[in-house]
Amino acid sequence: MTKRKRPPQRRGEAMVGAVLQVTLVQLGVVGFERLSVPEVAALAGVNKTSVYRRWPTKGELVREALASVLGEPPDFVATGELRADLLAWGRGALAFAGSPVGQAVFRALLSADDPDLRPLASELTRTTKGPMGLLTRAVRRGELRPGANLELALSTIAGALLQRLHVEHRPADLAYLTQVVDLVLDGLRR
Amino acid sequence: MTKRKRPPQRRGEAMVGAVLQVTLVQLGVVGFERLSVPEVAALAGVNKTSVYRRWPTKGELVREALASVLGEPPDFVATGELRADLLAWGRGALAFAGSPVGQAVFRALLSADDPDLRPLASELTRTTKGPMGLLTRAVRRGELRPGANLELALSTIAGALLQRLHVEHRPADLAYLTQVVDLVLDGLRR
DNA sequence: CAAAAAAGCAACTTGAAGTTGCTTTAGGGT
DNA sequence: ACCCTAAAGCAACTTCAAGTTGCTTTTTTG
Repeated sequence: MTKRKRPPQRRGEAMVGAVLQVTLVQLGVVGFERLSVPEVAALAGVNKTSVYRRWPTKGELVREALASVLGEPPDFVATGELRADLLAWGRGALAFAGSPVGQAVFRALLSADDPDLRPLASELTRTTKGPMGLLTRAVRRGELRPGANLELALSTIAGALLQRLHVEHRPADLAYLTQVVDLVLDGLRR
Repeated sequence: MTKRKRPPQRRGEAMVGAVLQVTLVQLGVVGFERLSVPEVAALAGVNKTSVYRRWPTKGELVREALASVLGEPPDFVATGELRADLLAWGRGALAFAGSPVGQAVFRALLSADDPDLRPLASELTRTTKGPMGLLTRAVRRGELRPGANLELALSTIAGALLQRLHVEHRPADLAYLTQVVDLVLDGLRR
């Protein structure tokens, strides 16, 4: 017969990590507004008092959870062939968008109800603009004409995927990504 | 000295209209989750009891408010010149997206937290696909090649505007719309 | 092993949502 | 003009989740 009346406590970083992870999952499942701090605590196996002590408001908890995972823009290999590189980046972006964390980020930031989260939204935009380097290099190689609106092209690709996933609620697979990239690249080349 | 202790009541359709209108405004301002039925009632100058009697849940109130305004896809004139027609449609779509009602629709439907609202989301998609006729006619005229992926093109245009407005939080004016339409049209024409 | 820090716990406070029973008002029919 | 009924108002109440507090227990560390 074990003597422990309670399960062993998780403290410090262990407790913080558990809570932030549950927060991300919950963000993806129910979104920001419906996220309940007491429920997060329960799911993390932690007393709600401990959570409130560390993060006085829901906004701060969510901000830290999102910040812990943003700012690591998905890396991709640059082969030097523009179309292949864009597809590689797109695959990474889609994988991110489909992951629990990605769901959390998009659900939390799309409507951006909470002013607390605005700064993070721009972080997401920055990530979206990650492969800009690919395009500028393609211009330098002469693969694209100098006047091409690269920023517009990226926004358009990202937007098409967003539309597909979050408005039409249909899956965005590699075939779809390829169609989008080809459409935009063809447009970019006149 | 006026004898009226209370302002005159609004009944029936007048009351319903006032409440639905306030509901739309509030949807645009605070979104679905933060929308408060008692607050809507107060803003509409109506007792909350009356609101609850007519719409037992917030979901039903919002659904009726949105339904009262969706299903009227913004019309546009079709001149027969594809680019001009797409731009005309886009102007209408942007005007809609910028209006209080449009804000309401997007904020309520983008994340689509509430299962009650799912059916309306597809309504929005239908509206998005409104100008499909323009494209099919352009194909028939020979202005576009038969195999062109028209649905993809429309999704991409809509997505680019969505990305601009709701992720980047930057204004989408006529110049931007024109760039997007030209990019996609150029891509569609190979 | 003692002291301090961190987490647990239960009881409490608060505030918004929604409910109820009843009263008052609007407006059509006679 | 009056009455009768349906619709709206009103205030008091219930409920429930969020967040707070004071204190106890556990873990860490020096």
